[in-house]
Amino acid sequence: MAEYKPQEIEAKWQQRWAEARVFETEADPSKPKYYVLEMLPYPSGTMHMGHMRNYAIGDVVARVKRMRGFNVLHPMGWDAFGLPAENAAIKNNTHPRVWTNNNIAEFQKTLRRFGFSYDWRREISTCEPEYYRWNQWFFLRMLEKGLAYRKKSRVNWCPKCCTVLANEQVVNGGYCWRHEDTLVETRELEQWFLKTTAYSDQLVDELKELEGSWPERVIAMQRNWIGRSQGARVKFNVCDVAGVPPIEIFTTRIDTIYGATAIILAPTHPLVAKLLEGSSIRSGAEAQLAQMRQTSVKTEDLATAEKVGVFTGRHALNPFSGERIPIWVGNFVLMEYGTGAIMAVPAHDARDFEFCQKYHLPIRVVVQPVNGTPLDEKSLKESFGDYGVSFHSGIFSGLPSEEAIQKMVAFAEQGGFGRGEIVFRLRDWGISRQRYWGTPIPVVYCPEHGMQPVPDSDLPVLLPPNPKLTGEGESPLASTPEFVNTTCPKCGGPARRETDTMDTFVDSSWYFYRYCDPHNDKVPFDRAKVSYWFPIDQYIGGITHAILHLLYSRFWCKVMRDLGLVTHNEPIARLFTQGMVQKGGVAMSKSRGNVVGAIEMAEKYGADTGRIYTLFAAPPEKDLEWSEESIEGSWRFLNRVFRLVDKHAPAIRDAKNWNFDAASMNDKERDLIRLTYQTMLRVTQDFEKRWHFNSAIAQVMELTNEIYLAEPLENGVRPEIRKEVLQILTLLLAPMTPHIAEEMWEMLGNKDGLWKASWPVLAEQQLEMAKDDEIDMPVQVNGRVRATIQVAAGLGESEVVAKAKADPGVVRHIEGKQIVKVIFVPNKLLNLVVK
RNA sequence: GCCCGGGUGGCGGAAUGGCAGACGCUGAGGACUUAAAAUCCUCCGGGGAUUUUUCCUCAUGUGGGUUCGACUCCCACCCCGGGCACCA
Repeated sequence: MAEYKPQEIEAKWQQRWAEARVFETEADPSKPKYYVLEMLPYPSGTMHMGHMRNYAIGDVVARVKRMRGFNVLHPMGWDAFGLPAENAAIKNNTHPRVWTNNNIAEFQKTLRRFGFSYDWRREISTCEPEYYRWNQWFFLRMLEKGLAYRKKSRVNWCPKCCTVLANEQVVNGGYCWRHEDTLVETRELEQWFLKTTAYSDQLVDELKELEGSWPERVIAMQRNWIGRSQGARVKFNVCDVAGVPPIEIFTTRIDTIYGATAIILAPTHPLVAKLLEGSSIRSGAEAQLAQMRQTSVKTEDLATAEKVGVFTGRHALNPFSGERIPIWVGNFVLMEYGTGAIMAVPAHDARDFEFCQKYHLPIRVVVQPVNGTPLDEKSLKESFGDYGVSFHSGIFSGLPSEEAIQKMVAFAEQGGFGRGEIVFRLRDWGISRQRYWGTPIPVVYCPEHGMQPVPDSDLPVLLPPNPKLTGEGESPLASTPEFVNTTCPKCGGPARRETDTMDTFVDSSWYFYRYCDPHNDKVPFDRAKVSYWFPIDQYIGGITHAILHLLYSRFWCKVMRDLGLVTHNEPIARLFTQGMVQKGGVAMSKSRGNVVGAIEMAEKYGADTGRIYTLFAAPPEKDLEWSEESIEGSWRFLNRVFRLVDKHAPAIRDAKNWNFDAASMNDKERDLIRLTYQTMLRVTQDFEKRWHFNSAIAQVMELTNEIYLAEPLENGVRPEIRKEVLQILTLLLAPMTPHIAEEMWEMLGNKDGLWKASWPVLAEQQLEMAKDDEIDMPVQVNGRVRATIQVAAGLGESEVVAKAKADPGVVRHIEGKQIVKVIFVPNKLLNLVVK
């Protein structure tokens, strides 16, 4: 009698897999491919069961696909740049590389301990020059195409540290993380941007390719984020002052323009100063304006902040009505969206309503609801924002809103004072970080020739090995002279390097291409290899990355396509977002102190138990509450299966593989084989169609329970049939608990490793016998189950009805009544409708 | 405010419009054992009737609807979780 010793078994098989290079793959156009990928981890601290669940799901998919004959690419790597490493280095006075590499070693050890089927030869770490040089290479290509540019932009600034802070370093609603008494300020700095907005339309339109294979809500979040809206620009001429150009406003509701009772500009709108020149109320207004511009860093506050406005003393002319309306400045108008100026239509916009009420501006109804009582501007309690019928709108009165919009846009275009326009919420991607631990941006500044790109031949621009990391003052690279001082690629004269580094989302926007060709030192990747493996067949990760990571990855793909590097529009064919692992109702995290360490679990129960538990405890898309009691159940189950195989192995090890023969089976054998085949079919469905790993496991548990109840099997079940049953059971478990499965496979007498085995399939005859030949059919009377009768499979309606009518449980409910209808679902159910 | 999810026993959860609660956890009882652990077996939503067997009835957030039949589909509402948000 052997005992289940996961520590020994798992080490043994991991070594065999490594020796046989089971998980190493190469592009091979003669084989069908499958690229399954889990989002690459940021290596911080230790790996917990929340991480593990993600990889367990991916590994089941990878192993099932391998067993089904696919050439599977399943790689792993490290998102190794980033702020935490730099912070840790400042705190502990070490180098970010040391901290990062220690964590990587820890993470890698953990993943290996769990036996995930990665091709480790393809491992990449984004902080290595072999990787980040290609970030720089792509940046230069984008610079050439005008997709990378510099502009002034706001950053968080701590006046005590004298340095730029990331959003996550701004704490407690606007204070510095290191000086909790110091309010963070905003400063304008020149920053690098990538022109994501050049692809706004494609990023929305090509979401269509993902419908049905990405979670609906992720698509919705992306669509929302890009925020395309159809509207119009309209020019309002300014009265009373010479030399002020017309004010352009943006609106999605041009049909409400007759109800505009003011123009409102963003506080930072460039025309504000000109309007105030010589205005009678200039001095008072300017103080208020200065305060408005000093907006809080926190955008959450904005939504709830009270609306504040200042009248400029000027007026503009409504090009539709010719009416003179006042020009205001309002704190709720954003310079970054549309044209930075709006028309206020209080009757039909909630924000305008609030503003105009406060400042006693007139309210005018110009759209009436289609049904219901007409609106009256004197008694209006809230704005009416829906479409309806135009009202008091000159020649457009009486038109439905949709039609009014069309006609009024056309009218504005003819008159030369407006045009239809689409605007996006999406902004360009700011990639500048005033940090050390990131990819240096490869440009230099020459006093003679200005900004110059670093030539490809000089890549990579390496990070200096020994920066001064203090968290204060200038950015680390700027205070490292040996890095900053360089020569101009054009004239050879002295020049300064750019000292910003790139956002780490750059690293993760294209890493999955590099996996296809991780060691190429000529180009980012070989096109043929990528065109074999791409698109990613299945990407698995947390919902937290639903917007930015995936949006930037999609953007990057489109840029690469336009550079001629790839031919597809979308990099990720299918996306799956798994739920979080929680403890005490909240996600596991080091800061909350509720992590369950993955290595600890592997030491206590073994990797297989840890894997199967995270798969069993909840469906993969849902959050999972960790329970130390429940994992014991998974441990018991694996022991139960192991004992079963161990008990029978000696007697069946040398039995021949069974040649299916329906006729020779006795009842006990038939029941056992049938249940085995049925289980197999259900598990296959759960894996392939539904991703219900929890119910797949439940099926296998049920089969195991039934085998136990049929013990002793040796009474009446031939060795070859016992072998068939136990082998299928083993194969079904293999993708989820690969180590114990290999061990049992060997115990059952197989010379070749299970890794060479295929997923079981049934021949026609076997499928036929897997069907039940006798069915427990529920019989309903008026939709309520009153009896269950045993009928032969395929029995016809009249025979079943006859049998049902003879059942005492049915008789009781139909006696003295008339059967008015019979619902018969063959092999399923009978329902008698009586009166 | 808008957009997604979700609401089923003591708990995690299962159920293509067809026997609600599979499977697991917890709990109870029994077997084995000197004993314990481990293991194996049985029971385990509420109420009622019945000595037993068994039968009836209520029950999937609430209220309606469609249907022979609804956890499942439709309408309205309540609660919980998440995302977005002065985006004109």
